[in-house]
Amino acid sequence: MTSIQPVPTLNDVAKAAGVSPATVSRALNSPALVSQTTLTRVKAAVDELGYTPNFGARFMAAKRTMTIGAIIPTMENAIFARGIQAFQEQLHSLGYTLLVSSSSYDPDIEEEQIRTLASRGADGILLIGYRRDERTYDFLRRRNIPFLLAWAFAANNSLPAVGFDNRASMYRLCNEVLGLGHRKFGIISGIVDGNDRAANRLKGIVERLKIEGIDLDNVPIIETSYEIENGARAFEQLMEGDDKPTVVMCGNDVLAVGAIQCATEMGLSVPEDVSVTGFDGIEIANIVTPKLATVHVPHAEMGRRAADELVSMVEQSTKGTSFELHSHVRLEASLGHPRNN
Amino acid sequence: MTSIQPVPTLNDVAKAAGVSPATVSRALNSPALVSQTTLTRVKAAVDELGYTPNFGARFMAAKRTMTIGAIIPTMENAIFARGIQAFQEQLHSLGYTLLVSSSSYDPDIEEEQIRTLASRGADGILLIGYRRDERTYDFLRRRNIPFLLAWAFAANNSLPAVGFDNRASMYRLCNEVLGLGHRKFGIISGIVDGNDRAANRLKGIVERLKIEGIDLDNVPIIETSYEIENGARAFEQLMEGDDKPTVVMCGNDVLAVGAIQCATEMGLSVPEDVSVTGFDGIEIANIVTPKLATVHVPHAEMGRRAADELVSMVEQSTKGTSFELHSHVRLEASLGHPRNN
DNA sequence: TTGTACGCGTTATCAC
DNA sequence: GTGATAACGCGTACAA
Repeated sequence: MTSIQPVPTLNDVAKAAGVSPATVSRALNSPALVSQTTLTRVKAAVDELGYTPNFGARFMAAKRTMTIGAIIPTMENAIFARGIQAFQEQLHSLGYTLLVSSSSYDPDIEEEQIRTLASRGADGILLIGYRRDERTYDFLRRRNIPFLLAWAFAANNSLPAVGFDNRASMYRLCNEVLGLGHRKFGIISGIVDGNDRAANRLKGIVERLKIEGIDLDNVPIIETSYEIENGARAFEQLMEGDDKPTVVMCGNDVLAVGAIQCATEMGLSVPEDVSVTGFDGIEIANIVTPKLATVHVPHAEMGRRAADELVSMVEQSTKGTSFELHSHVRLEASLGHPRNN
Repeated sequence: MTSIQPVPTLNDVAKAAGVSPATVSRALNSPALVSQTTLTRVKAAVDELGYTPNFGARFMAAKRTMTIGAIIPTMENAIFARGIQAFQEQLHSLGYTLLVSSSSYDPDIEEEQIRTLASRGADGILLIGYRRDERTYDFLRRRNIPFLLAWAFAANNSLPAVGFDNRASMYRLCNEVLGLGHRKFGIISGIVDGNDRAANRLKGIVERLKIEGIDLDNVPIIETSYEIENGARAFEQLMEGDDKPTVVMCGNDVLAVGAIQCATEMGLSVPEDVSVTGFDGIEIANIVTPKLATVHVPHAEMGRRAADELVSMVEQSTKGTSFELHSHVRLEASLGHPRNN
């Protein structure tokens, strides 16, 4: 029969198995140090009682939690979904548990969540992008909590990161756009403030346009947060004036899909009347009609590598090695030649 | 200057503030019981040292964690994203932290994760759907951990749930399809085993067709997991035979989008050659061309209500009240009359 | 309003 | 191979 006690402890298991608590602990954590017979008896008692180790107590005694934390800007759209899923699966296979939370792109919330994860004894933390208050990094260093950045990579920055070069990627895409003959640009960027990925993507375009000698004062740039509806509204605004762009480059796929939808509603055809480009290579890029020309990012690989690297930082106490993944410009039907008019 | 000690404790704060540890604890947890002057001194010391309460210790002493756990089948596609995001935001505003993990639709992994959450002292747990081993429910009850089910609602089941009636919703959609004159059906269902939502959606169609007197032996049903690519392959298979369906009803939007894409590739036009329907009302339903006829589910509201209900179960120690949300059939261009041939 | 002292469940360091 | 025992950091009676 089951005992009356609702939550069995190590002690209860010990009594049931007729051994000392220490032995139970060993049987669970280093089975090699325990004889076969006691091992089976302990296991039986554990099952019998439905024992689960108390995490808080374990944390206090052992200082390790086998937990990795991750803070992403949002769970709602798909930008981070695939990467985080891969991250979590890889962690799982390494014996770690993932705690995810989302900051809604708010630095203050992010910092609060970092503290929460620290309190909970996260052995390591994954963060998105570089830009955040130095104080936040200081906190992590003081606490000796290994952290790894993802979704970005900057060769000139020494913080450990697994990601891709947002600026260079967008630069390459812009190259293709120019190659098709476009000279009248419209840009829909994500909010740049506090978001180095968005900032660098924008920079990639701007730099390339400068080199081309295009007057940036005549290039309308709208900043808005990553929602389909916002992409649509921004697109509408861009197409209002007299001197309409022949191509609208967007900071990510979500904005671009909004732009394409708006174009359709306005009776404009893509790419005949106007070309649209995105960034990320998430699923909707393939679903929208026409298919979206975008920069494809190896999300799953990034998640897996991040897991491997972060765990090795935790286990070997190493400083962490940065790793650059390569993005890939994907030309699709949403990008065509400008109409000669 | 900062102290040498890497991780400050309550004791350190107490010393810095010149008070006892108990007073610091009170200042943090029930400020009302502490004088203004000491309160400010304690706060100053906390900031100075960058103190964060040790979660494990707090858990052991207080038995509460202000943490809610949620286990969802997958993070990768958008089915759960919006609901969970709303759930988490609502929890946050109630002062709780959310721990999410995904089970990859595997009951064993789910059970393991429930135990993990229990170990970590989750005050309450959110699970998706009804169907799981009774042993799992026993475990939760023995541990006195309040749990709430979501994404499903069955009037005849006493487990607390916040969701919608998957069977009835699909039944209503099927009604509309029949009303347009369709009599040749193809069905692409999610994996039914261990997934009551998928099973009930299928049941909704089957029941309605039976009433209509349609011979179910002639209705091809393909079961496959929720991925776009799988929807496409299943669709291809359905359209292979001589006696092609005039409508393909899918177990969710992801499968349906795959079906539509496949139709396009096969040179079939939707809905002229074949109609397609989905379920969930996630974003891609609006992005695909033609727009997907589907059952729209109030995900955000479900998430918010689930948070409210679960927290009240935790705080008032109530049994939990079930709540049915209403889904809404949305007719869109992917569903039309069957071609008379 | 504040301080003292105990216990929460586990791991790790010793002995045996 | 196994058993005592001392931490770990916090909340909370209880006392002052």
